[in-house]
Parts: sequence; structure tokens; C-alpha cells
Amino acid sequence: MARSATTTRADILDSAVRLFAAHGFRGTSLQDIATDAGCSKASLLYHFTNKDAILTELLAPVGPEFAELEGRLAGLDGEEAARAAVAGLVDLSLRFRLQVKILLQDVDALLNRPELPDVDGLTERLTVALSGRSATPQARVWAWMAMLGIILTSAGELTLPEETLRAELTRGALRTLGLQTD
Amino acid sequence: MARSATTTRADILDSAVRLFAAHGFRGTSLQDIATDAGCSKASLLYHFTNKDAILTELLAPVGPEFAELEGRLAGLDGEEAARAAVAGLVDLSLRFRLQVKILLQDVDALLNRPELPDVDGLTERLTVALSGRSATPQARVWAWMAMLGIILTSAGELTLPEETLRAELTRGALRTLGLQTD
DNA sequence: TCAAAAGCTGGCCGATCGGTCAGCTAAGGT
DNA sequence: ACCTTAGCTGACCGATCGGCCAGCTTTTGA
Repeated sequence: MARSATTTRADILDSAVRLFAAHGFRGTSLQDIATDAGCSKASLLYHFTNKDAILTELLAPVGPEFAELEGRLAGLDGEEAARAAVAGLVDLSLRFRLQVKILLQDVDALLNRPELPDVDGLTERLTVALSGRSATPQARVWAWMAMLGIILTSAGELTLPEETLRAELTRGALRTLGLQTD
Repeated sequence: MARSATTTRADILDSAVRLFAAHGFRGTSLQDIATDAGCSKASLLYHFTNKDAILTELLAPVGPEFAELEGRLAGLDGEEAARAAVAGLVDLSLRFRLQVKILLQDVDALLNRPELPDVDGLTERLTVALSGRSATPQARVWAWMAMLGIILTSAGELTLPEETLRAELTRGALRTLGLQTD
């Protein structure tokens, strides 16, 4: 045995999350991951039951975090809810940049996965929270979509210091929603 | 012969642009397009030399439009440039919603294509135009990325009246850039 | 010391991909 | 009436995909 099981699994997950984020889930082959991780394709399928299981495991830590945000927003409304939604989404998008990018790349195919919380419920909760300041239903929808887009693009190859990026993202999102940015 | 050549080509392009936008370029097979267009896979390759040629042809009308916007921005600067950039990007994203969505889905793989104008030049021009109001280089980059994200999400399945959507997109982009929205 | 188990691999499988080709059908010019 | 040609298709090809398996090597512990 060359490496311990936990080491190899970690290497595989590290390679997979980077390659999936760079070229998409469908655009990354098992051989690509194996080469990057420094092992054979067969070794991947020794540690993981199939390609989908790799994706499931690297998305696993995201689910509980989003569920927690959803619960946090449940007790708020109005401007307070909007500010909490912005802060929460910015924080999650920065802590799981690669995972968020993977999710939004193949959004239609990947979104309703069991390891993620109920997307429709979270979406509705966020929409309500973010639309509190908007006058029309159209603006509501748009504000939510814009927020998603902002977070998507922030998950790219930007190499700014995290604190600078966090401040910029938060300020831009609040501006977009028409909230004061101190 | 069942249909005229121009009719079949138009049907194929119509199917392809919708399917590429919905499932991505790699996620759409020639058989998928053929089934949707109501012909055989071999017929696709009678009218187009290969799969890539289909993508090239449906992206063709986008190139000159972006080049024209780049030229229009060349003679402007400051707030005037930023407002022109926002208006131009919103207009293009609305008139080529499906094409823009296709481009941004597989952005890394598709962006430097011959039928599109020089992306780096356009990006630089837009960055300069949009960053005129921002203080720091970080904010510049972010403003540009946010604009792209807004346009990306606007190219989704929203079914709002085009004029309403245009107004919302423009207002949000100007707000994000810190410009007055009358 | 030595069998059991863990880690790993080359080689193979069926499915599906983009693409090719010989040939069929029907429209159009003479 | 006939032949050319445009439109179209089923069958097939090589490449690549995800996944499987027999078996090898190295570690482990009784």
C-alpha cells in the first residue's frame, strides 16, 4: 500500500473539486482526476463507489451550512432578514468557492441532490428575505437572481485577500438591494 | 426531399441553441438535436460539417455586436463610459439571451473562438469603463464580475416583459456601480 | 513467521459519443 | 420520360466514457 486510505481519499477529493470547478462535472473524466491525484483510475473506484459518489462527498459539507442559514433566516424579516441573507450567502460563497462554482455550472442537473437541503425551500426563504425592500414582484425576482450571479462570479479565479473580497461582495449586494452600506 | 435546405438548417439551429442553453454544449448530443429538430443525426452532418460548426453558426451574430459595443466605448470615459457599457451589455444580453447563457456556461472552453471578437480587449475596455467610479482595483474587478453575473442570471428562464426586465437590469447595474438611477 | 487484509493496478466490458459512407427518395431541369 | 442532383437516412466506425474484476504488492497483527 502506497498511501493510507484517508490520505489517498483526501488527494482524490482535492483533485476532483479543483477539476470539477475548472471544467465542470461532465467535462472531467475519472482518468483526469486519477492523473491529477497521482493514482490509477481503478484506484478511484476502490475508494469511491462511482464518479457520482466523489461529487456527493465533496458537496457534503455544504448541505448542513445552507440548512443552518435557512434556519437562521426563518426567525427574521424585513431589512434585518435581507442583511442576514446577504451576510450568510457571501460567507458561504467564500468558504465554499469551488463547491458553489461546481453547483452553479451544472445547476439544472446537480441542484436537487439528496446531500443538499431542499433547494426550493431555501430559495423561497431567501427570496422573501431579499425582496423585503423591493416594490414590485419583478424586482424581487431580479434581486434574488442578481445575488446568485454575484456569488457565482465571486467563486471564480479571483485571488484577492478574502477579507477585501468579503467586504466588496457585501457592499455590492447591499447596494443592489438598495440598503445602506455604512 | 422533405424540407428546403434553409428550413432544415433553421430548425436545427433553433433546436441547438435551446438545447445548448438548457444542458450545455457538452451535455447536448447530436442525437438530442436531431430528435428535437425532427430529423436524423446524419442529416445534421449533411447540413453542418460537425457539431462545432453548429455552435459557430449560432454564435456568429453575436461577434459583430460585441465588437460594435467595444468600438462605441472606445470614444468615451468616466461616468459616460460606464453608463454606455451598462446600456450596451444589458441590451446585448437581452437580445442574445440563449447565446450569452451558452457562452457563460462553458466560459473557459468556449470563450476564445474565432467567430467572437478579441475577448481580452473587450474585457479590458469594459473594465476601464465600469471602474471609472470605483476607488480601488479590487472594486474594479468586482464590479466587472458582478456585471457579468447579473447578465448571466438574466439570461435564464425569466419570462418578464422585455422592457420591464431591461429597466430592472439597468437600474440594478447602475446601483451596483454607485451611479444615480433617476 | 505467515496468513489475512488493505491498497492498488492493468486490462477488459458495454454504452455512448462525434463522425463517415453507400445508397435511397423525390424534386427539377431538359 | 429521364437523368441529375439535393435532401436525407440506416448502418457502421474508432475513440472515449464510467465501471468491473482478477490478481499483484505491501502492511499488519496474532
